[in-house]
Amino acid sequence: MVKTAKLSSSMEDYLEAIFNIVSEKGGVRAKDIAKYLGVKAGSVTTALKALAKSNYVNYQPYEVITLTSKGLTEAKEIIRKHEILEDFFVEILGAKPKVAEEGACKMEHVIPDEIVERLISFTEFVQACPRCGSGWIKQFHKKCKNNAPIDSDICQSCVEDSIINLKKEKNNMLGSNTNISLLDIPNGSKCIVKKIKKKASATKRLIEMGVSRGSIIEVERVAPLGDPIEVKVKGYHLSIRKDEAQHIEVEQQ
Amino acid sequence: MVKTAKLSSSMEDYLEAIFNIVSEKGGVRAKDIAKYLGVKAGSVTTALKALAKSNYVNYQPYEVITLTSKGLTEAKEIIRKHEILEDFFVEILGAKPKVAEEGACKMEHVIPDEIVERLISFTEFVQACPRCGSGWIKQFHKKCKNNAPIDSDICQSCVEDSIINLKKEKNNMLGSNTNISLLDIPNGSKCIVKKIKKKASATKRLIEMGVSRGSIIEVERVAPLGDPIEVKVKGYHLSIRKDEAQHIEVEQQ
DNA sequence: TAATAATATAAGGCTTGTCTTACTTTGTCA
DNA sequence: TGACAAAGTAAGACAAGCCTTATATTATTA
Repeated sequence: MVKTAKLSSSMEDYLEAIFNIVSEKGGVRAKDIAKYLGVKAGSVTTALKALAKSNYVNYQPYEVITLTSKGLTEAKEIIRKHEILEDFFVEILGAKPKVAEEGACKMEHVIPDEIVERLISFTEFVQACPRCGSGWIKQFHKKCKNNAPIDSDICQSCVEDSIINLKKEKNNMLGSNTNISLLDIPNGSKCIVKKIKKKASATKRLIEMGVSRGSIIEVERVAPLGDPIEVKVKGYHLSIRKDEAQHIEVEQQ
Repeated sequence: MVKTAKLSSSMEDYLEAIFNIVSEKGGVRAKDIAKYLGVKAGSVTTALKALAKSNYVNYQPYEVITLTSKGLTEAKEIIRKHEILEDFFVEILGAKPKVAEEGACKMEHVIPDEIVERLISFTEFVQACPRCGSGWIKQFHKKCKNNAPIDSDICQSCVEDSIINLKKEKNNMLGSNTNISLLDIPNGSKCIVKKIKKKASATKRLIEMGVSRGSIIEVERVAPLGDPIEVKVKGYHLSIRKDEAQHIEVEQQ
């Protein structure tokens, strides 16, 4: 019924700002948005009215400002793009955090969805493929730093490093390793999915998202009692219950 | 003296259009630009006047339209970004050509310079690092296509493929291979720089650009008598004289 | 030289995104 | 409670960017 034109970059920025401010302090006032984006209060009202018209925010004059479910979805999508770009720039390309942040801010508004998904997969692949291991990308960064060619020294260690990784992976494939689950992964670190054992609702959801052997899961926060745990996977932030996480067999990175 | 504000996306598109049309048919008319960009003739005149004012194009009413050297430099820079993005999307991420083209068109206007350079280096690294070889990226594409995990089969071949590459590279490092130069590379294919033997003017230029062992050179066109040859390196299109190309030792990919 | 094609110009419209100013509402505290 | 400060809003102005249309000018060529 309501045809929704694509949001302008600026409107996307407003949504992103609202989401981030709410995440941080539990609510937003127009003033906060103005400060966050570096604009005047009047501009915020205009933007909010526009966003309310297309049903992205709940906005009534002098009332509490919240995102609608449509707005929430959109905001998360934008932030996801931002994070994916920033991660790729920093972790894979080895760019300086500031440049990565600025670049992501601009590019998040124009990157096509298909490229986002590919970028995710690729980043995962680099981090999970046994041929790379952890040393490979470091070598690239080293090369960048020194503006160095891929010289004999580096390649020598490349050979050894890679062979070790590959042998390890070979053993893993034979199932000889001790099994650890997602529950064993400490806060803030990443792991690679080895097996999803039980088709419980959350794990089902994961499978539908394309999470499988080789996917990367980053544990973001473990609640006081260890339930639920919050993870980032494929660029999405998710909650997984303890009894479900137990059935996700992983390998720590 | 003349402070030049950053061009808008639209103006960059005009420059790009002019360059591409001139490349293709040796000259431009306002009409061609209008057709190329899908706008009306009036818009073109306005844009040309604006570009002439900032000294990007030579424009006099009813006269021949050309890029100034400033405009040429800028146009090449934009096209370089476009190509780099498109190449990365297609060759590394394995995106569909159409999506890659569209994405590059939008992103070329906002990607920071540092990210462009990193992307170039990374693409080269992937294509040159012996740990990857030619099979690695294919594996990623296969995974994407099947939406498959990195399963045992793939990993098995990964192991073998990688070890073969690494051994080959080891031999290369020992200098046991027969030497081939840039001249031996057929039109349209890529090679990896092994050594730049003589510091002639063109090779010097290459070295200043950061081309060294491990860099990728793509041979684009060989003139009838084999001189000069046109190559693409680090995203730049260059001409190299035959007697200079001879001193660039490479390995075919 | 008259018709036609190409180009140029002027005028104007639309959108986006911002700001300012004047005003309203709300919160606080004496 | 009432007055003052802080926060929020409405309305209008403004500028930039980019396009179109209608009309005028110039070039081309039959």
